[in-house]
Amino acid sequence: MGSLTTIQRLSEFAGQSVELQGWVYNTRSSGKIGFLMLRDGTGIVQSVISTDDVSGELFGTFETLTQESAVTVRGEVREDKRAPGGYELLVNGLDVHHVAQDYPIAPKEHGTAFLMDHRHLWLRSRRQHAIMLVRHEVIRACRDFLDNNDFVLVDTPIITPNAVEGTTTLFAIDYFGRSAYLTQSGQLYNEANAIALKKVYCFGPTFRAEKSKTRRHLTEFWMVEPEMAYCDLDGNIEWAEQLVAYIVSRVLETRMEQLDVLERDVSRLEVIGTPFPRVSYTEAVDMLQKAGIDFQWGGDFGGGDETILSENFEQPLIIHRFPAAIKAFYMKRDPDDERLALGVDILAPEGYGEIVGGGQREDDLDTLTTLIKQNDLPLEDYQWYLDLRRYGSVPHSGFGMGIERVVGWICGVPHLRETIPYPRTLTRLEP
RNA sequence: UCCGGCGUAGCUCAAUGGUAGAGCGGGUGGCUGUUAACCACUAGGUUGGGGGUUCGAGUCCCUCCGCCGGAGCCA
Repeated sequence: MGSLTTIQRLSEFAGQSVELQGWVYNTRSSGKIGFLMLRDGTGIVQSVISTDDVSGELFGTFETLTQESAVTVRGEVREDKRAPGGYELLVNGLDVHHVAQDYPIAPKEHGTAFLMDHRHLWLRSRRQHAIMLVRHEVIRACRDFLDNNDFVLVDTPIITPNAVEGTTTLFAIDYFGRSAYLTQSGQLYNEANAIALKKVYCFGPTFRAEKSKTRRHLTEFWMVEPEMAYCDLDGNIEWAEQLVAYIVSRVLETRMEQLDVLERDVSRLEVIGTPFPRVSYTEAVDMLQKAGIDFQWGGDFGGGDETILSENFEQPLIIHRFPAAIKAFYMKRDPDDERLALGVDILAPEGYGEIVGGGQREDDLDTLTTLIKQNDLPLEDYQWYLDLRRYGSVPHSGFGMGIERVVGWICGVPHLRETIPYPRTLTRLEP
């Protein structure tokens, strides 16, 4: 009998007998010759069943197969131009483990609502399979980049006692009779961890109870958040752009096949490299006004504004030094202009929006105490956070990068819900 | 929360206010190289719910529900 292998390794077995374990993606038949598109989770291969080569009994078995039935197939691997992918399997053995009844997703176009209701099955499709592989590579690239640069993974809690920036966008939970929230960022803990371990990152799910109903929003999404002690805004920006560039190069290196399935224009990714263009918030406002947009200094950019700004560049666009009033209280003021905060956003090209947000943190005890009071936040809840400014305070910076937005940009998919296995949105909790 | 769009067979969609249809999927049969194969036959409907106008409503009006994506907010 042939070696047990997977479809992704099939080209190594040309001319040899192999055994594949998988599911029926589709079948076609001309009466005396049958084509079984076999899916095994690693790829899809055309398997040919000809009555010239196999018994009538085996052909009869083939004819009972339905979409997504579970089968083990044995046969000889052959290079053939007529086969999608260039290789096919000449079948001489077929075991049926389970015959699927009325698989809901037909080989045709479906609406997104229907597909999302069947997300647990939709993931088997070629396109979703490709997106999940790119997502895996993006996550692996994040970890490799940070690990190889001496960052330490230090997990931050998902259940938190207090609101970082108010409670309106937080999911409240009952914690044995006390109120608690699902985290919207690991950042405050990250700051403590950075003072303890120099360069750290956390990587986990994040929750936002925003009533956003757009293609760019999920209520549960994954974020990687590096934080560095002894690091200013410029150092922070360099880490962020290097991380983004590394992720793109890794996906291009390892997932060309999947980008091809997604029909992604990879030339838009191949040009990505550091340094990324940098503009200040004030310069960005000028750019918008010159483009004829009625935008006043001091406002925050909307989705449309971001698209207009990023369309001027083929690289991700770094925007830095925002009005302090529109940024979080913990952001350090610009010593050269007190109206500004040392924050940074990175906008992905092609209108995919903000993929990175971060900045240098306020490290002065008195200033931070004042800011907490000015924002009407409960000072007592922030005592541990203020301790970081009492004991060995140093300049430190960090940023968060949204995994789904990066995956969406790299894959070229218009909607974030396809970039996470089981999306949670304002109206979707199942499956 | 506001604005706009949509809701017809399992799915994707048709149907001037006048007999509710097609393709895919399912079933049956045919076909020896198919590429979401093809051909023939076949089963499958409370047109999202309720109310109204009309001789007559899938179609027009009101209302409720659900979904979609845009604003706000954000990664």
